[in-house]
Formats: sequence, C-alpha cells, structure tokens
Amino acid sequence: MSDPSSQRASRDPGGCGPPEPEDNPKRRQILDGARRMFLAQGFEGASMQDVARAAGVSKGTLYVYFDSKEAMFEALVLTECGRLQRTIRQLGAGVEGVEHELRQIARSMIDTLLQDEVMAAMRMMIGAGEKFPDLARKIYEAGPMRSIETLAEYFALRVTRGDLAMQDCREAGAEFVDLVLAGLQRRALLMMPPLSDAGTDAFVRRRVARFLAVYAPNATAPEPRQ
Amino acid sequence: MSDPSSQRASRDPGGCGPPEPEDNPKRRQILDGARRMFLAQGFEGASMQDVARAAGVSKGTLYVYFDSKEAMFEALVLTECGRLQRTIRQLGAGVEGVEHELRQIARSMIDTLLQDEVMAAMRMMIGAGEKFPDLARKIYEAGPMRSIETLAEYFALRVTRGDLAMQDCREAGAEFVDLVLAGLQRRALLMMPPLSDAGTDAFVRRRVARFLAVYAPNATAPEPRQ
Amino acid sequence: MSDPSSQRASRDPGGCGPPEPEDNPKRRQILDGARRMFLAQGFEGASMQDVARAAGVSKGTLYVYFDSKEAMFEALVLTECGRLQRTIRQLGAGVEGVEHELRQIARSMIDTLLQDEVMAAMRMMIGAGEKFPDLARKIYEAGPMRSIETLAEYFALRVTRGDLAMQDCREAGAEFVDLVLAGLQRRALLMMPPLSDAGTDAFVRRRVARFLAVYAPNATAPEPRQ
Amino acid sequence: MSDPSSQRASRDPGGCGPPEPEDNPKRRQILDGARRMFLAQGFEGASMQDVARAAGVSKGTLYVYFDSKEAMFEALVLTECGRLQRTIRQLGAGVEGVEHELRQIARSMIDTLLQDEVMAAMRMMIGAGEKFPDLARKIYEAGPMRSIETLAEYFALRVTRGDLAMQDCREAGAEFVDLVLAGLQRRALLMMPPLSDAGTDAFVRRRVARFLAVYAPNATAPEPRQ
DNA sequence: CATGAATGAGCTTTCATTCAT
DNA sequence: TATGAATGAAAGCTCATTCAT
Repeated sequence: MSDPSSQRASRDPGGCGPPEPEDNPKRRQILDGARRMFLAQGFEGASMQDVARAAGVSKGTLYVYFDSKEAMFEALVLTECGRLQRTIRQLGAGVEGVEHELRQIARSMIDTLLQDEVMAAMRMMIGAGEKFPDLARKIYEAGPMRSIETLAEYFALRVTRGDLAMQDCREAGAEFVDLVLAGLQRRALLMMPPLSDAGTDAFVRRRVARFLAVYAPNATAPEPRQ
Repeated sequence: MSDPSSQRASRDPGGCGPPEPEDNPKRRQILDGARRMFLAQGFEGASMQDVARAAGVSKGTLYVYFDSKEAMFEALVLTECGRLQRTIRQLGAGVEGVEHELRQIARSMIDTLLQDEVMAAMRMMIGAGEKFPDLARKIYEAGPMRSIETLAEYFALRVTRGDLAMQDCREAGAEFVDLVLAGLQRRALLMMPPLSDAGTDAFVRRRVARFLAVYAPNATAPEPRQ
Repeated sequence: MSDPSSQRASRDPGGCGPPEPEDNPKRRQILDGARRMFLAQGFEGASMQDVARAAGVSKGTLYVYFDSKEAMFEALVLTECGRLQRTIRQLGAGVEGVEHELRQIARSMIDTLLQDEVMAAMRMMIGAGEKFPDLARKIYEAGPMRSIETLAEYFALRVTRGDLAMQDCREAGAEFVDLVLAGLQRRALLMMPPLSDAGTDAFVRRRVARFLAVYAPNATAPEPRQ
Repeated sequence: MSDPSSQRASRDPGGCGPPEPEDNPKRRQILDGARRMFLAQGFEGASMQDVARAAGVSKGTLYVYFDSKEAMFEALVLTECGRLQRTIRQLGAGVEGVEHELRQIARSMIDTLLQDEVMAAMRMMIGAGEKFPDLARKIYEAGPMRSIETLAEYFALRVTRGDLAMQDCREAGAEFVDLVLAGLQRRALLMMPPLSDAGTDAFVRRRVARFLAVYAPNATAPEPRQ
C-alpha cells in the first residue's frame, strides 16, 4: 500500500461528505497548485503544465496522484465542498437578538461567499457544469442547499423560542438566501464591482427588514420604505 | 471599403446598445453558426472548425469577418444581449390585475430565462467572465440590470395607478427578481433538475404573495403561509 | 469535396483490391515518408514526428490526410499490398522450358521478396499482426496466398501442355513456395546474412529438381544428390 | 560481489549456448514476469510497470537486475532460446518406423512451434529484429538452425541404418522443415486461422510422403498424387 | 537489496491561425 | 471575396529511468 494512487478510489465515494483529513502532503501540495490554477483560469484554461508548475512538481507526478485532469478537478472540487460546508456551518453561530442576528448572518454569508476566491470557485464550477453535471449537483447540495438547511435549523430554533413565526423553515431559509445573497451574487458572477461596505450594510438592513416583515410574529403591517 | 472586416471595430462601441441592424448576411450566417456551437459546447469546447461547419462556410472565411475566436465570441455575445433585451422588454406587456399580472410576469421570466439554451448561454458567459470581465459586465447591464429596470418602469406605472405602493421602484424590481427568479436560476446553474410545472406555479404564487405582502398598498398583515 | 480527407473512407473498402490510382500528390508524399519510416522502425518505433519529417510536411498535415497513426499505417499497408500483387502477377510471365522456367520463377521470387525493403515490410506486418489481425490476414491473402494461386494457374497451364503432372495445382504451388522460398525467407526474417549469388543459384537448382522429381511426368526415379 | 547486476555481463557471452543454470531466484522471477508480458504485448506494448507487476516486484528492482528494458528483453530471449533448444532436442526421440516416425516428428514440431505462445514469441522476435539484429541471428541459430541440425543428426542415424538415403543430411533437414513446417508457420505469422486437426494430419501425410519420395532408398518412382 | 516517488522527454492528437490561390 | 491546405504550438498523457531511503 505504498502507492500514493491507492488513495484515489477510497476518497469519499458518497459525495461531498465529511471533512476529509487528506493526509498525504504531496497530494495536498498538488491540489493546492490545482486550486490556484483552476480558480484563476477555469478547467479548460489551466493546463496540466500550469498545475504542475503551480504545485512545484513535474507533470508526471500529477499522474502519480490523479488518473486524469478530470479526476484531479473532481478531487479538488470535493475538497472545496468540504471547506465550504465547514464555513457554512459556522455562519450564524452564537449571535443574539433576531434582527441583529439575521443581519450578522447575512453579512457573514455575503462576506464569505462573495470573496474573490469563492466567486472564482463558483464560476469555475458553473462553467464546468455542462461537462460534469453530477459534480455540479453535488456542489449544489453541498453549497446552497446546505446553507438553506443550516438556516432552516436556525429558524426552527428561533420559532421554538417564539422569535420567528413560520410553517416551512426550509422555504423561509430559501427566501432568506434569495433576499440577502442572490442579487449580490448575481452581480459578482458577472464581474460587477462590489457594493461599498456602507452600501452592503444598507442592503442587508433593507432585506432583513423585508424578511422580518413577513416572518416576525409580532410584525406590524409592513411599512413600504426606502 | 469592400473588406467586410472593416465593420469589426465600428460595431456598437458603447456596449449592448440598441438592436443592431447587422446587415451583412454572411456575418449573420457565421454568428448564427457560432451561436449554435458556443451554446452547445461552450467557448473552449467549440472549435473554429465546428463553427465554420455549423455556419456553412470555410474556416478561412471566419477570419475575414472576425479577427480571432475571442472577437467572434464577443460579437456573438453582444448580439445575444440585444436579443435578450428585446425579450425582456416584452415580458409583462399588456396583462391586467396586479397579483395575476405579477404571477404572469414571474412565470414568463422563469420560462424564458430557465430554458436550456439560455442557461447554457449564462453558464458560458459566467465561465468566460474571468477571461472577459468587460464583456461580463456588459452582459450584466444588458441582462439582469435591464430586467430590473424594465420591472421598475412597470412598477412605477402601477404606482401611479395606485395598485402598488413603493418608494424605490428599482429596489422593488431587484427584490422581485431575487424572490421569483434567483433561487430557480441558482438551481439550474448547478444542473439541478427543474421543478415540475405545478411546483413552479406554487413557487410563483408563494413568492409573488411575499412581494405583495410588502408592496400592496392595502396589504393586510401578511399571513405567514407555506 | 475539396477536403483531402474525404478520400479516406472511399479507398478500397473491400481490402487489398485492385491497384489504387491514388492521385493526391500530398497524400502520396506522406505515404512515401510513412513507408520509409515504418519500414525502418516498425509501427511503434516510428513516431508521427519521424513520419512528418520524412515526408517533408508538418505534423499537423499528417492529420489532414489521415485520421490517426493506425489509419495511416493501414492505408500504407494496403498500398503496399497492391504493389506486391502487381509484382507477383508478373513473376513467371513468358519463359520457356519447364525446369529452366521454374528456376527463373524461383529466382525471381527470391530476388523480389528477399529485398531488404520487402523483408522490412514483412517484418513490420508480422510485428503489427497482434495489433491488427484483420490487416495481417488481408496481407496474407494479398501476398503469399496470391503467389500460390498465381503459381497454381501457371502449373495448370503446364499440365495441359503435358509438361507437368499433378492433381492439385494449388497444393503444388504451396509446395513450390515452401521449397524454394520459405527457408531463405526464414533466414532473412531473423536477420541472417543472405546466401551468395552462387549459393542461391545452387539452392534453386537443388530445390527445383526436388520439385520436378515429384511433379515431372517423365521423372525417372529421383537420384538423391548433393 | 553482492550486486546482482554483476551477473549481467557474464551471462552466456557466446550466444544461445547450453542451458543456463540461472540460479538467482529474483532474476528468474523477473524474467518470468517479463516473459508473460512481452509475449502478450510485444516489446513496445509491455511497459516496465507491467513487467514489474507481473513479476511481483517494484519497478526499481527491475533495474537492479537489468540495465535497461532492452537488456532485459535480450536476457529473456536468450533464456527462451535455451528452452526452445531443449524442446527441439526431444522432438523425435525414440519413435520407430521411418514414415510413421517422420510424421510424428512433423506433428510434434507443428504442435510445439505453432502454439499461440510460441508464435507470439516469434512475432515479437521478428518484429524486434530490426532493432536487435544480433539477437535475431542468435535466435535463428538457437531455433531453426538448431532444429535442422537435430533433424540432420536423426537422419544420419537413419542413413546408417539404411532407412534413408541422402548425401547431405543438413540439406535434407532443411528441406524437411520447409516442407512440413514453413507453410503453416507463414499462415500463423499473418494471423490466419490454423488448419483443423484432420487438415493438419492430411498435410503432414502429404508432405512427409513427398519427402520420402526423394529420400527413401527403396522409393519407387514417385506417384504424383493428391 | 529493495522500494516507489519523482522526473522529463516524448508520445499522439487538436486547433487557432495564415496564406497562396 | 472565399477557400482549404498547411502549419506549429500546445494539449493530455505515458513511460523508461533515477535516486533517496
């Protein structure tokens, strides 16, 4: 079992599962180079030569650890999935006061998911979707879907506390994501310059208010504003 | 001035402007082949050979009308921009009854923009964003931004009629797009199977209700519903 | 129909058929380079780079005329088949006096088929047999089998004239080939130095005598000699 | 002197000589793997990785025992030479009755030398002949030449017993090989399907009869038959 | 002695691009 | 203007070989 490629098949066959320990340092090193190149150039734009150079190994070594460029890409994306999930899971941990809390969650999602690097990953995954539809689906499940579920759990908790009132927490989660993230993400996907910090704050206040106008149990009739 | 490539530089310098008359039939023919191939295979997946074959001309002729593959891609995208704008402008034309109307607008946007072909174009443009950032921005302006503005105009009209109440029509437009389109688009971008027709209808009713809960002037306190 | 590759599929689909006119000069030029390289180095030993250099064209041009290295090899071999058949058909044309005639036929076969170049072709074909069994069979039919049949026709003629006596002309043809060619060919295949001219002559006289000892109608009891 | 590779140069400098004791077990093991792979895939088709796997050692170990792939191939072939010689030496041992005996020898040669595995070896050696001419010559001497000599010895014995009459036993041996083996071998080399068992028997009877028509001392005038 | 990680040259093939006609 | 033959750079991938352990 000293062949490093023996690790290939055994890695997380079920999808974007638990965080992978991934202990082989050379493999990590290669994936790291691959990450930089694929994010910067996309799947087709980055050549194996590029990846090798970025990883500081020879082209041949790439094929010791991965069967093909596609396999390497898949391994990379799966790794990134894990990273993303871990990020999401921490998003709204331990904040207080519903409106304030939701603003913080929103801001946290925005700050995390609109980072250049994450957007590049998203672009890469979307671009590669046509060629790797199964992979794209896994990404959806590990990313957006997981975010929504995490939010749903949080909302469920708040409902039991009486802070929120809703019947379908998942739908509310989806709505929250759509309201506070989708628009900014759409802009970023098409390379529009990001909002200023103040602009983002205003946006978050507005949209969280919209959300609460519907889901806060003691919501007065919503005043159309802004 | 018999060189058709002399038209290259002069085409729509300002961006995705008004519908281009585009009179040269051979150029149209080439762009049409390019459209089919790029949508089907993506920018890197489609070879100039493919485009030439799809357009029914020789490879050499491609270079009579376009300086490079990238230039052809850019020209194609700009043309598509115009097409999209025209589509958007017709979206909610001549329907009546606010809630019913908004549902029809929503459904129309969904049906149009989630078509396989449009999604392929979107994926292609997002994927190419890294390489053509200016182009991506133009697309944003011609696509989502224009949609929002078109909606804003429509809302403004409804406000004057007293059917809606809002202060910032553009913000309301953005919110509408986020609520009724973004989630489905996110799913489609990552190759998730589309909702059933009934599912889509339910989604539209739900989200339009949310929208009206905030912006209908005589809105009662919104009832949180599934 | 100006694409040179359109000639690919239409070339002699039935096997080693009639002499091909093969008029495209560039294709000929490439096949000629391929011939030199494949004969010298074998199928795997010769790289497409080698072939391109030998043919005086660029590597890319190779693929304008042939779909793959294997397709080129097959086209080459088929061409060589035709060449060989033409040679065989002329072998014993118009000589007189049975023993003298048979000696001349034998010598002609030997001189033709033991040329360095032909032996190289044979080695190449045999070496490639494992990978291209169908092709190898075609070669057998176009080469050895055809030789035997040509001899059989000749023997049949001589039988009607009363010069030879035999019941199965094909078997006699096979025997003749075995007696006068096989041994020398086996030597040549394994790179043994060829017999001297005088040695070859002696060999031919001996083996033709053996043949006639059996098939000459007025043969006296064969005297074991030499 | 603990380096096993010190055995390399000293191995059988004279060619395909006496059976080599070959005592190093690991070397044997490697050659055995090499034999399987080279026969199955040919010299170029089999990778050192394949050989290592087939031999159950690491790739590096291969280079402890052999300087290069070519050296390993040469060593393998030389070993196979010995094997073949031993086989040949036993071919016609201890049978009785000249015609019956010759048929048995013939059949034995055919059955041995036309086995798939032996043919594969032959094809491999012929194919490699261009690249390793000296090796090919050694093979000729160890294989066909040795067969002929063994037959010659056998014929000489029979001559002293009065069963056969000939002046040049080696020539007779060569003739025998040509008559009873060459044709079938030629077919097999070019991947033609083998004769049926009955067909082979008929072939052997016919050709042995031809042989005896010339070399049996009491041969009546040969009757042209079949 | 044995290993297997690492290498880099070389493989077949593709493709955007040029240019003589 | 339109062609398509020709190109050469670069792609993904393989493999014989080396070397530190």
